[in-house]
Amino acid sequence: MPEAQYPEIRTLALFSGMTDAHFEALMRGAYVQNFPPQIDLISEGEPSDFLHVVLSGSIDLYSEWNGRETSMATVLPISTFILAATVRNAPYLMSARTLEKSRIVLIPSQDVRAIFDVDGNFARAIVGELGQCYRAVIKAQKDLKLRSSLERLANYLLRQQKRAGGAADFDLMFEKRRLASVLGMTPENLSRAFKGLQPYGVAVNGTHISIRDQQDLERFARPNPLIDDHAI
Amino acid sequence: MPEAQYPEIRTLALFSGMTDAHFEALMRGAYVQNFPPQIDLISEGEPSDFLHVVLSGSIDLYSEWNGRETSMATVLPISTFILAATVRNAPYLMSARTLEKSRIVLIPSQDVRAIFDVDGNFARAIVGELGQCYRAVIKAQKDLKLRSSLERLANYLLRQQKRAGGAADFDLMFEKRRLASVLGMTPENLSRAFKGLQPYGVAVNGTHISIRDQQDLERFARPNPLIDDHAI
DNA sequence: CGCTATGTTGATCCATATCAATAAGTGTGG
DNA sequence: CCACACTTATTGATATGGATCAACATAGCG
Repeated sequence: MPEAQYPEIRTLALFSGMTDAHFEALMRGAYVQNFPPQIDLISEGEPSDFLHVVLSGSIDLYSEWNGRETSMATVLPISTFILAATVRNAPYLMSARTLEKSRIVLIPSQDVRAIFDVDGNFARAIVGELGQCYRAVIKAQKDLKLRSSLERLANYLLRQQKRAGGAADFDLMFEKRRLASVLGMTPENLSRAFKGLQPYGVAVNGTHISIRDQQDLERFARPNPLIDDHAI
Repeated sequence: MPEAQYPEIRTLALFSGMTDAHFEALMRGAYVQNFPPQIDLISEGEPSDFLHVVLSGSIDLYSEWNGRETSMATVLPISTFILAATVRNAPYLMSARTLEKSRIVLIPSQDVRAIFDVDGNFARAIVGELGQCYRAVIKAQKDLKLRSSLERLANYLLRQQKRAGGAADFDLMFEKRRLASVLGMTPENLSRAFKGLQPYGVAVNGTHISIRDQQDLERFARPNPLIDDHAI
C-alpha cells in the first residue's frame, strides 16, 4: 500500500493511538482500490475477510430477506465499516455497495485481529468505535419503533439541516428512493410525507430542502438528543 | 461486596480474562442489591453511574418518546447491561426496570473505565461483548424492517422453541403485553397474530405454545441465521 | 372472594403499502 | 444536439396491515 495513503487513515480515532510498528504491520497487508458506482463490495453471510475504510465516495449498507431489501445505513468518508464482524470473526450481517465512485482501503481481517490481540490501545480504540456504532443502532431502533414515518422524516430533515451547518436551505445527500428505504418506508409514502410537512414550513424542490420555520417544524418533530444527537 | 458473589460474576466472559488484582479492584466498589418487581433501576438520559450485572430475575430495557413507550430488550441472568454507556461515559439511551424480583450487582462505571484503561485483556473482553450486542441490535433492526408482524411472531416462536430445547411444546418467557411491545406491535394485534398462525399449526393456551408442524411453520416464517441465530 | 391487570374479540379508523399511470430527469448513442 | 431508453419521482385509486376504541372475559393476587 502506497505511503501517501497513510496519514488520513492514521488520523482516524481507531488507528491514532497505536504504535507506529503496529500501524505499519496493519498497512503492510492492506491495499487501496477504486470502485465504480453500484458495485457490490460484500454480501451478507460471507466471512469477514477485510475491514473496509472509505477514503472517498459513499457506501450503502443494506440487507435482504425473502425477496425484500432495506437500506440499513450509509457510510461516508473517512470511516470504517463491518468492524464488528471483523473482530468477532463472524459473517457479515449486511451487504455493502458503492453509491458513487469510491476509494476503499481493504485491511485483512486476520491482521486486524492479530494486532488487536497484542495491542491494548488498539483494543480500547475499537471499544470506542463499537460503543458508538452500538448506540447509533439503538437510536435508529428507537426512531423506528416510537415514531411514525412522518415524524421520522421530520427529524431526519432537522438532523440533516444541523449537519449542513444549520442554514434553512440544504440538499439531500442521496436519492429519495434510498432515503425512503433508510427511513423504513416506500418511495410513494416518502413523496406524500414531504407534502405532509408543507404545513410545517418544509419546501422541497428536487433534492433541495428549505425549512421556512424551524421552530414550527421542531414543534411537530420533537427531536430528542437520545434519538437524534449523533454526538452523544 | 460479599466474597460469595464473586464466582458467578468472575466466570462471565467479560471478567474471566482479567487479573485477580484488577477483578478485585472492580469488586471493591461494587455492591449487590435485591429489587422487587416493577422497580425502575435507571432512566434514559441519566449519566451512566453503574455497570449492572443481573444475577437472578429479569430486566426490561425500554425507551420512551413523546408519550409512547416500547420494550427494546430483555436481560436475563447472568449478563450485564448498559456496557456501552459505561465505557463511553455517556448517558443511558434506555431505561431499565425489574420484571420480577431481581438480584443485581452494581459496579461503579468510573471503576470499570479505570480498569479498562490499564487492562488490555479487559478491553478485549469488552470488544467481544460490544460486538455481540451490536450484532444483536442489527439483527433486531433487520427483523423490524424486513418482516411483517406475523412473520416476526412466527420467527420469534421458532427462536424460543430452539431456546427451550427444540421440543414442540414450551412456555413464553414473559407476558404477552410485553412480547407485543418487543415485537413492535399492540397487544390486540399480537392476539390476532397468534390466531393467524393457527393455519401453520401453532396452538396457544395462555403462555403455553404448541408447534404441531415445525416444517410448516418454518415454510411460512423462513428463519434466517443472519437474523435469527443468536450465536452468530 | 372480589379487585385489578391482562388478554381476547369485535367494530372501526388510519397509516402505509400496492398498483397503475404519468411526469421528469439522466444518460447514451446516432 | 437531439431522440431515445431508462430510471426515478410524483400523483391518484385502492387494498391492507395494524392501531384504536370499546366491551367483555379471564387470570392473578391481596
